[in-house]
Amino acid sequence: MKDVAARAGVGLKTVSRVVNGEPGVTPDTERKVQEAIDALGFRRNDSARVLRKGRTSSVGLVLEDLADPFYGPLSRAVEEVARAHGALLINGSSAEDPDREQELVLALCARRVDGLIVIPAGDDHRYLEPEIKAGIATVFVDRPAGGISADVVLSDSFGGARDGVAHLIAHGHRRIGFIGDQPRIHTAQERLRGYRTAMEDAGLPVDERWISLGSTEPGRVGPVVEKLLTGPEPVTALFAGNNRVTVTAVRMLARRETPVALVGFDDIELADLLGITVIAQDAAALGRTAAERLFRRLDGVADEPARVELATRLLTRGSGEVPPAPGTR
Amino acid sequence: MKDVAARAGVGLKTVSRVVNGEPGVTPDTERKVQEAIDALGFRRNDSARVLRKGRTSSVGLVLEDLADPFYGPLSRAVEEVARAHGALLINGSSAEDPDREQELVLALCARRVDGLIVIPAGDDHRYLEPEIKAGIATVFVDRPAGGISADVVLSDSFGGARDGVAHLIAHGHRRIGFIGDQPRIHTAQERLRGYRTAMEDAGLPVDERWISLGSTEPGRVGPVVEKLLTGPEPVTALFAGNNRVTVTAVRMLARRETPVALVGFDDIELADLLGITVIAQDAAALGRTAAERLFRRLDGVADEPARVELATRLLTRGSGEVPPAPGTR
DNA sequence: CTGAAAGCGCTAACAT
DNA sequence: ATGTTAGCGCTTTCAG
Repeated sequence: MKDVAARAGVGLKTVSRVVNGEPGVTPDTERKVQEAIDALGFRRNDSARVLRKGRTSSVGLVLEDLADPFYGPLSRAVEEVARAHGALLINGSSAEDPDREQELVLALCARRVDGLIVIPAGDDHRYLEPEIKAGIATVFVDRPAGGISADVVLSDSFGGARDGVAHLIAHGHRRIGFIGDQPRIHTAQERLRGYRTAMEDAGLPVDERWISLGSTEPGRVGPVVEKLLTGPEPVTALFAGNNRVTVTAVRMLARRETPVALVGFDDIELADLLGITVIAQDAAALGRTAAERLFRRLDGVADEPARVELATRLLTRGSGEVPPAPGTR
Repeated sequence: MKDVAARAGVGLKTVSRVVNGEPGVTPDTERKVQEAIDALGFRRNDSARVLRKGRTSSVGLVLEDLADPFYGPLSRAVEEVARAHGALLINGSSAEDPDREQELVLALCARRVDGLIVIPAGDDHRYLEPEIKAGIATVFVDRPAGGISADVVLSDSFGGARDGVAHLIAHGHRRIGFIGDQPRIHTAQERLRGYRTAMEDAGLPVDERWISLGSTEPGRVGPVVEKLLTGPEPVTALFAGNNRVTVTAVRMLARRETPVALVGFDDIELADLLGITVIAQDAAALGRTAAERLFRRLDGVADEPARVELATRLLTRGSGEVPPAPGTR
């Protein structure tokens, strides 16, 4: 910038004015400066600007895995809101590892992102307290924060799962399996609670062997499905706790001759063609809502941290409307 | 940092040394400094560090749409490589708009990202020349750069499409439709070239009405599929130029009674269950390869810009092995 | 082993 | 309308 000023024969501040489109420069001077800028290929260094202004115009998004089809749309929705506010988005994947989540979050704080959207992997976020106090607005999505009070935007996991299981019950099922994510994950707990509530509301007993929480790897889920469907009293329907579980369940069920009903949490591309009934949550809406809350905070709105819960939708496509196979009831 | 130094009763530089784990500090002094850091909740401000060091330890990735299942894994792969090199990843979606691509790229350059990975939306990247000259390493992925010489990592679109179409021909098809992306997109051109080559190699004539390039919106692709399959001489097979086209084609074909063969470019989740034959490209490998090239450059390797082409794989699952319906041949 | 001074490139505040 | 000065928070350099 100094070079530009020298070349244009003007003061430093005048260049700054031109670069930032500030008023108070004669068209003639502006032209001279512009020429110097072009000749030198000058481009403002935002690092210096950030240091001076104290704002980076960037927000961080820490999620579990950007390769998961659930998070792509979420991230994109956040990006769109950020863009509307002139901010860039720094993404990071925690790989469901609490330590990595913390490492990422703190790295983003060191960069002084203006705000942070976090899909928690861990359940203790007290490490964020000083950062939030220092002015980094933070919104949690998909799962609540642990140990601190902060904005959080969730899908109604409990209600969605309850409705999905009630749907299976309405189609005549009494023995329903539940396969969910790691028990430490909040949504897994909530969905299981929805399952139990639906069963209880219908006056049905729950055999604990029908319930399995853990990794969503096909290597774990596959054998679980197998086990639930064999033995003297197999389940006649399955509730899959998330998209990855659903995919594995569909693969397993496709190989069997006896039809087994299935409802999955999360929608999946092409699920309509495969006739998979799901509880759909709107990942983009989740991201958009969280981002809007974040920027409201950045704009200085300082009300109490709120908990927003987005409704889910039951999409009936066939797999959830299969009645129990004759003789298994 | 000044505050920490004051509180610990040491010099500024000593604090800096402790924060950065540099040698030359007595354990005792280090402890004092550490205490002050904890007490004050100090966190190094990377903005200032960046300004001084001239390196941001961040790379930018400009792609088309993070919500597209093809780009999620690509972005994640880039992130992993970046992480291994201690860098953060700033993502941006161009929405297939050349102006927005440029805007994003320049914004990232102003932030002084160390490097840039770009999936081009436009076909003229001369605007990047001064930036590259100024030291911002750049690698193009998925499509080549226009007007400048730079590293580029591609999938073998031509070969993949040629093999896919040859596969349909091998199963007896002579009238094959091709539905692709916008003609200005390089991969669309290459895949069409593959189609033409396969037809020519088999000595088959190509009716230009079998070919349709344009938006991949279902609203455009749907009617095109419909049109190709009606009339006196309908095509008996379709080659879909990318994942979105394939999805729409599958939806359309599911409604028909006469079987139509289909091979799609790009793999799709659950395509195995639906029996969709595809030419699969490895999005993660694309991202990883590009990122590795980028960091090699950042490490100072300065060889000639190279063009890397990754092989595709034909995954036969049923839809591509359907023979022409009797009487249509 | 430790610290003081200079300066990265920009902008805010205050002259002129 | 334009220029000057100070300083954002850190690292580099060089001196103790």
